[in-house]
Amino acid sequence: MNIKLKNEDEFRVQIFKALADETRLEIVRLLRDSKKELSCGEIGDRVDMSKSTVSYHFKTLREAGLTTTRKDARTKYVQLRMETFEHYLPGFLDSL
Amino acid sequence: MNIKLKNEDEFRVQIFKALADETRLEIVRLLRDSKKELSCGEIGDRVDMSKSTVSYHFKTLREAGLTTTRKDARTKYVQLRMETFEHYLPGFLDSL
DNA sequence: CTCATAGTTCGATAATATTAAAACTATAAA
DNA sequence: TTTATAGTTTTAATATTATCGAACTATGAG
Repeated sequence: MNIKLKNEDEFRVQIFKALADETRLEIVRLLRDSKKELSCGEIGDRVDMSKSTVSYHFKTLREAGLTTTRKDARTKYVQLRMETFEHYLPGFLDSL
Repeated sequence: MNIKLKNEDEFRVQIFKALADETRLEIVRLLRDSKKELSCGEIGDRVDMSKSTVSYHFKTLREAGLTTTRKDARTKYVQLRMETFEHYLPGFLDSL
């Protein structure tokens, strides 16, 4: 079945692709600036796009390891995954 | 004529797109590790692709502001543009 | 049970990115 | 002057990405 394990550069490529979009940069900035975790809806309200598109952006960030998600009843809360930023992009969040 | 000036995030997107490719990450690593500047040919030898494709990757990096180029006779020398890395991705080169 | 809310998935489409071959430009060497 | 070298541009094929609407899942409220 040829299980392919990713090398570090494949992770880097996925991370950079995830960050190579203005909407997703804005989402990252909102999360960085928020003291608490934010719901998908709260973020979606600040990003003028269809909810399916916003959901797609969340998935892209999550699959790149840049965010984590917690579900509480109907609401999903998103927050940044700091280990990933620190490991692959140290200093970036401060410069954003 | 509607001259559009880029905001910072547009630059960031262009930079992240430029880095979101394994071949270009490898080029950046070669340049970082080299004490001297490298010619396009020297880099091309280490990257198994057609010369037109390699040239396209150089252009992508250059247009994102990640490299500069100097021409000497027939040869073009490439080197990293450290200001860009320091401004938009401080700490990244060390982590690569 | 029915309805509303929060979010995801699917299918289609348009825009962008990657790749290579072929033709091209500029320069050096014979 | 002819030929070889270093690199770019053009063209075309293919693959990937961003977007939206519609249908879907899960949960809470009345």
